[in-house]
Amino acid sequence: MERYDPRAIEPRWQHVWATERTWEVSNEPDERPKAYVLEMLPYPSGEPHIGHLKTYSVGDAVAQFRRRNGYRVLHPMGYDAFGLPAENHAINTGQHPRESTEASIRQFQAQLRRWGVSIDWTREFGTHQPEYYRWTQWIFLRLYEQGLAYRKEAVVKWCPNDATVLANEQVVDGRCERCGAEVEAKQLEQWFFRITAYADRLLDDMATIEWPPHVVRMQENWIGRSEGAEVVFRCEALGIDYPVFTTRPDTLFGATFFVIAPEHPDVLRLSDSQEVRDYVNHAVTESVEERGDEHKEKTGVALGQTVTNPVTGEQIPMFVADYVLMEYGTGAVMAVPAHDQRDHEFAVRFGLPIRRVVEGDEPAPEGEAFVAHTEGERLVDSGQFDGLPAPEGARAITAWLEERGLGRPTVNYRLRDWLLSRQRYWGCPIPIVHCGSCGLVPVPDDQLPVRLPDVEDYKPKGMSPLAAATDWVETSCPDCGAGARRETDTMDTFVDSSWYFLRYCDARNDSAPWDREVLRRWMAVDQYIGGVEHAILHLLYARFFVKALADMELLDVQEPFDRLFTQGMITRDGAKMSKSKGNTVSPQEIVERYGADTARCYILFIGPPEQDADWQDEGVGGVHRFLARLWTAAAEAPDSDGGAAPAGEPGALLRKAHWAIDKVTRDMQGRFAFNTAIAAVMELVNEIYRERAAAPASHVRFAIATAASLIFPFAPHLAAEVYERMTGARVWEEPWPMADPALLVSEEIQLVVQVNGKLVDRLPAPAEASQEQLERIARGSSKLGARLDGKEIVKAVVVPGKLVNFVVR
RNA sequence: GCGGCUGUGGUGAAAUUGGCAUACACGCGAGCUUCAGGUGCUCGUGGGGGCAACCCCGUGGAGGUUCGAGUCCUCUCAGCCGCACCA
Repeated sequence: MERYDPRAIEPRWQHVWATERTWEVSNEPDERPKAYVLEMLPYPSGEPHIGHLKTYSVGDAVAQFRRRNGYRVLHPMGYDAFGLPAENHAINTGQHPRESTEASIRQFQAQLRRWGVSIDWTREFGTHQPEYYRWTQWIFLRLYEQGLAYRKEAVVKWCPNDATVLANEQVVDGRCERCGAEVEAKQLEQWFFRITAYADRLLDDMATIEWPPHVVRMQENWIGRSEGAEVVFRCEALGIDYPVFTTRPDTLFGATFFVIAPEHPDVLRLSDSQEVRDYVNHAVTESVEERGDEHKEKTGVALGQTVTNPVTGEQIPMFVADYVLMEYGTGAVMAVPAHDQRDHEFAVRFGLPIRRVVEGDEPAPEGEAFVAHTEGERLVDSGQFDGLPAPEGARAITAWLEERGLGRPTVNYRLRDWLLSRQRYWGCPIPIVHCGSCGLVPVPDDQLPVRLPDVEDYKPKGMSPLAAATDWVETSCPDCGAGARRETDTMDTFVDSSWYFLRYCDARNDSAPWDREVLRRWMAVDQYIGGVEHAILHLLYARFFVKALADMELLDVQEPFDRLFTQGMITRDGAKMSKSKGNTVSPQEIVERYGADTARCYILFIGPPEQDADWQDEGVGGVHRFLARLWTAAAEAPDSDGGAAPAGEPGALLRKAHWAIDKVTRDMQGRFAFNTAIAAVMELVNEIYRERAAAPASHVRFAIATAASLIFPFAPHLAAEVYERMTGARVWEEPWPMADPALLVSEEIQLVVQVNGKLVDRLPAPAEASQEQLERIARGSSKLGARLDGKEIVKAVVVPGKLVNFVVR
């Protein structure tokens, strides 16, 4: 007796798909609608892990379902190949990052093929290949021309362990996202992308895309738009105007002091006392984590200067304090202790006046800061503005200031410009030359790519290891020809991944990053799939790139990813899998033991794919058993009794098959309910086993073929095998099956009889019965009498086709 | 503190629009098959009570709306995630 043997079946079909290039699509348009299905590209390090298996199982199910529903599907693959782990590995072993990265890429290629993922391999690339990063550099230069890439000196986040600067997005709780080291603040000249110029559009255009609400919220929070006013406070003694940002211009009459950040360039001009110097030195060397602690007591030092409150004309004292951040607003704040918790704490500590200027219907608790807008708040002690409701007061005061040139309405963002330069080796070189006379000079397009040179020593020494590649660094200025030096910083790897989905569309173009017409045919990505950990970094950066490139008329979409699906993590024993915990599951091992079809089905069957799911070894066996049962049913199927179509009276088996078609189709359209879709096919297979002895051969064969057809997006190899045995046809060339509506409804229903909403009885009834008929049938229930217990039926609620509920008193 | 998500059997989880709570699977139990031993097939399996037919209880908790609530509303508890001295 033959047995289900994935080790024989899977390679056979993989071979067919590879030699026939089944999943390749051309860029020529045809009559079919397009669907661009994309999973986030993997970072190649070691072997693929279980999270990759989940991503590609989800993505492939979507891609295959779309194909069989008549779409021309673009489903490509590539590798996010630059990055720190490969470089750190090189520091430890001396192995060139290219070698370890490419070794890992080979593992990914082998596994993805072994999993039977339907990829168009003709479009594959790694972001570390000069043929790719040439265009990363090209895009950088376009952004530079637009003023969207610029260099400036700023206080930046520095990871002492990785010896490089980090983007704000890469600092988590004051620590380096990658290595966990405490981040330091450093004053350095660095490269930035002006993502802040797109803050409003990044915010507004989220209305045009279908993303999970929590990801939208995360981006909104990250961009952090707040509306308010800029108000100018003048320091008469020095003759300097200090603008501040406030969201509460209505509280301006309550501003009783003024605070600037320790990093503010004017601090020492305002006061160079030893006390101030000491305070500033301490504040700037303090770790980001320490300083950010909200429970920390407020500290600060008086500067001995005053500024003028523009509405009261009052001189209010100036302080330097570390609760004011240089990065936000103007690095200075007007302090309103009656209406801001932080200012309140500071005022109490330093004995400063607290003046309430907004009052609500309810009196504020004595001595407490009074922060939030509440119902019925009105301005008090605010001169001509007394009695105005707070929001109106804010507008009126802002208008008053604007007339006198002392302020204006303005908007502030939490979002900072994207710091993209890294003092590391394994990244895309920044195509800029530093010339003594011409300054920053872009490398001309026809000299791209600026190739990453080989170096001896990968160890970072506070500057990029590239600086040691003297032959490479020393060059001539493209403008004046004089001796010049290359930029030695490389780009953040998030730059590489901010446009890769565009390159897939036209991956072999060697005269441009893409052809605009070709891009128009494929973009935007219809379904993007990946982990929620990229909710702000990658997904925000990619949106910014697309908008900037669209503004340069290089492409025709405003958003890269129309629909986003974020999958949950696979955990084990309730914890994230990690080598140190020793709770990892290797997809290779599972595939080896049970086959790719089982591995893919199990990972989708375990639960809703958007949720975290806990891996249970026992569960895999159940899914394997199910696939083996389907295979065995096919092996033992009765010979065809002639016609391809099922003949004779439709019985339970045929009805079940059509029910399964309907159920699986609904579970996969719009939603990603793969777990219940697979359960439906399991039910069909169970029905096949119950009915196969009694049902006509054509019904049995149809049911088996249908089960294979429906399981195809999840278990393509087994599906191809079984479908071919049953029909002689190739399942992937078949359209998605359609349920026969006539077989979805039965003539008889189980009528539910309730008393006061509680189940009493189930009775057979004709599906088409009228309300009156149903009520009559229900009243005939033998179990009703006991429940009535002498009480009276006041009312009967009849839901046709479902139930009768008697209301009894 | 702000925002979001999740609470259903021993376990992972189902439940179109408010209409039979627990589909499917794991685990467990019973039977058949004696096949080799990670087997196959069938049946049972929310809790409590009863010899039984049957009865009572049951979706984190407390209220509410409704003929009827896992589902809607209010409050509340627990766990997880994101943001946070952002003016």
